[in-house]
Amino acid sequence: MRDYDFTSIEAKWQKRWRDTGLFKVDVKDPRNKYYCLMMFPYPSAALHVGHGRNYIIGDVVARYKKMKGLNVLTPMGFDAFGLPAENAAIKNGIHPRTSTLNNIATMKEQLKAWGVEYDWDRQVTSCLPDYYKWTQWIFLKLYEKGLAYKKKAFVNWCPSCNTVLANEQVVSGACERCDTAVEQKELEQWFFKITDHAQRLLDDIEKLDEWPEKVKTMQKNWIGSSEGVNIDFPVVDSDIILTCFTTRVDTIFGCTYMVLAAEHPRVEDLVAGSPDRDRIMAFVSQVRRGSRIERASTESEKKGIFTGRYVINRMNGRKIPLWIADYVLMEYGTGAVMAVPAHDQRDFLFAGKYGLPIEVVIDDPKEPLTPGNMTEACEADGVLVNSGPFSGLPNREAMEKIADHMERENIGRRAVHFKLRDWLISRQRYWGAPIPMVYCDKCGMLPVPEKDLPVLLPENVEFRPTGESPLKFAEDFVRTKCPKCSGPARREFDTMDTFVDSSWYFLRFISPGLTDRPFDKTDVDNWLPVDQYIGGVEHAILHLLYSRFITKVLCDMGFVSFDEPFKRLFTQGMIVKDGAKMSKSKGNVVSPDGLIADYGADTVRLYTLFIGPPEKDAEWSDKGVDGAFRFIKRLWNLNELIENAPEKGSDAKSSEDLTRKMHQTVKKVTEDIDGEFHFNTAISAAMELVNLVYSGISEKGRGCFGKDLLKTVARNTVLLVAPFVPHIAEEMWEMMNEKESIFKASWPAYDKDMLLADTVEIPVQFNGKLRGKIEVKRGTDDDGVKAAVMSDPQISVHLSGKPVRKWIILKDRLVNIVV
RNA sequence: GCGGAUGUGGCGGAACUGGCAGACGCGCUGGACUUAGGAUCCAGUGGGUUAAACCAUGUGGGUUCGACUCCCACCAUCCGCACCA
Repeated sequence: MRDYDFTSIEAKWQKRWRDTGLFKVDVKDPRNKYYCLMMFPYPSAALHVGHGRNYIIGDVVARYKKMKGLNVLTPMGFDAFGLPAENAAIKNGIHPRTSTLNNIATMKEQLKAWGVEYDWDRQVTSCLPDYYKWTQWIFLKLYEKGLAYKKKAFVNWCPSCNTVLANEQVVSGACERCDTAVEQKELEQWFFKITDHAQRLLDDIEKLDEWPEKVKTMQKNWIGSSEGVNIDFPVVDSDIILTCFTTRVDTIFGCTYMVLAAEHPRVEDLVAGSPDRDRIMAFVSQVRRGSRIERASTESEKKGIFTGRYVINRMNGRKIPLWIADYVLMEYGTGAVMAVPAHDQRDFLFAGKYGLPIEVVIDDPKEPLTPGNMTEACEADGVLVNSGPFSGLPNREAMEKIADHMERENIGRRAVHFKLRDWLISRQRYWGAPIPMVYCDKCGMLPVPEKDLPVLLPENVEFRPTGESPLKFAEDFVRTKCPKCSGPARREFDTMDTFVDSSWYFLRFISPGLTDRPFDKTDVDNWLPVDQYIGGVEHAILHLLYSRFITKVLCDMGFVSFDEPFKRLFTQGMIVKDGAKMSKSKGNVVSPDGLIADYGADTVRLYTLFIGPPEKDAEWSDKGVDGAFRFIKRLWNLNELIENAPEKGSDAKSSEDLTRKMHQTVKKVTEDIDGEFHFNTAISAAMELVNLVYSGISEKGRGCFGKDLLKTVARNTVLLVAPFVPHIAEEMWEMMNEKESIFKASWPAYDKDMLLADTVEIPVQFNGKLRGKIEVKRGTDDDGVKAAVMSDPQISVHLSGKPVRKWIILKDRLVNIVV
């Protein structure tokens, strides 16, 4: 028997899969459709084994579903716009397009070497005009619906990346990419009105019953809805009415002052003419300049300034001072807060610092509070006091009554506020899809007509480390004609956030070649939602939320008929090395190239899957790869084993055991894949089966198995491991005289009646402690079991002299004797 | 601070609805075959003991005939959010 020459065997099958189009589908025939999708990657230099996990998992699922008879669509593409390529261009002068396309070529080779198979005819590359034309089209559709708008706002600015960032891209006040502290800058920017869909994005999470709870919770928290009341406070000696949002309207009678955010639009009007105006505005601009990190820090002491103004609390007619403070955020609620120091910790600290009054309005009748003795705010429930007609009510009940009263008297209105902000999509960078808008001196701002798409990115631009987008200086690009009056006009030179590109790519895979539409509605409706989406949990909020939003918009506009894009989501864990995420800078990257050369792709795949449950992080061990390689060799040598096997087995019982184990293994592997993708235990089950086959070969122990039985077992084993180790499986399948690919064969079935043996070994416990085992016929009744225990000398010694209090007998499973 | 997850041998990890803790693999120990092995095969491998007893699933309690699994309290680590009114 020849050695297992993985290099040539793997090359042979990879070529054959490509030549025969293993995963080619006809989208016009959606019967038994199964859309299996892995998140498409950003084309960075080279993949490491950590990346591989994602693609290998997806490949296993695709191959398994194919063997289950489904019509599997599994495409791949590249999220090819983005900052790194542009930054590299500034450094080394290579055009982002060139480096990106090179990286894509390298990655495709790596994926193929792993034996990860896709329908490459459907490849989408988001940086190419045939794709971004339709990204721009989506922008126009949102603009048409009033869901894309431009406004001047304080935005997150990363001084290192020289661009704005979406809220979702700011992590603890720093840029998610480079960790630089994010600044606030007032700029005119393009937004998508995702907040219009906040409630729906939140409510529909309930529909996603095949998504991980963790991801759903993260999205819920990010959208962050809270219910409360918007209350109007008229400013004394002014026409201005300030509205504040509160979730604790029950504490309204304890409101002793009001606070505005420094960014509040009425600040300037309110302090105009005040003798302290300059001092106040100096404070305001100081707060506005502060970085988000400093401002968000809970540790830092709250700072504020009195405006000299007062507002009226219309519930009791009281005049209360109006302050400006750094702890109030413009981006949440209304940017104005009613302060109740007795019942809100932040207000309590602020009041203490600036000597503002504290008034208790919710009390525990058993332990009344005295404002002077309080060391912290009391945020607990209780009964209202000092609250006019509402005194004496439990506070939860009072909330409703007061809200009703306010709505009747037009003092306030019930309201829901979200943490979710509109999605800031403009980027001051070159390597992205240009925003298809034109500014004409005469006609104003206009969208580029659909027929003029794509707005092409100019190729000949200079990449200079000036911190400004090269597009801005590309005269030929910026200068254009007004689509309405044909007069001189200039183009928008900001590009779109790359998350816009990736928020619809799963639709394009269905109709990758269409030139007159982004996708075909019928086909997309037939194939979507994606049956299985696989990717990293780092996209729990960004990409997965944006994609849900865009899908809902397209659904509302009638372009698609479904409003959630991903039916089932699987988020795999990271592979770490030496306790840290693999990264070039840490120097702990494990490249698949050398491993595949030394052991073959099947071994690398097998180890990657065997390392642990795929949803959890796992530590990579080069040694572990040896174990996988050993299994591959043992699997291969089954060929030789069969050749040398006798025609007839020599021990009927061993043969029965092996047959039973085979059926059990089919059941186990099938259930592990169908369930939570527990490939690690599926593989260990296959190993156990192979181990049992080998145990029949050794001189001692069991007798030898007959040729026919071994053939049956080997055949099933090869089928079971085919999704994990496809190359060796194909080769062995072919050696079994099969003409078609193993992935066209059906997944093996097991026989329920073959799973259980006639006799069972039952553990015998005394007071819950294991003392021995008995072997009885399956189904033996309690008396029979008792008799077996009594007659076993090893076990019955434990009975001597002790009265038995109770027998606990679980049929075929366990005996416990209480003495 | 809030929310979520996870704690099992030297290591990665198994364990059904509460029922033989440590499957499978790595590593390690001994042996066989070898000129040689980082190849292959065989045996062993949680601690403890000549052998038992006994001790072991983060810690401390509880429920139960019986707890990795259920309940209560705590500790540690990781992740997400974080002045959200």
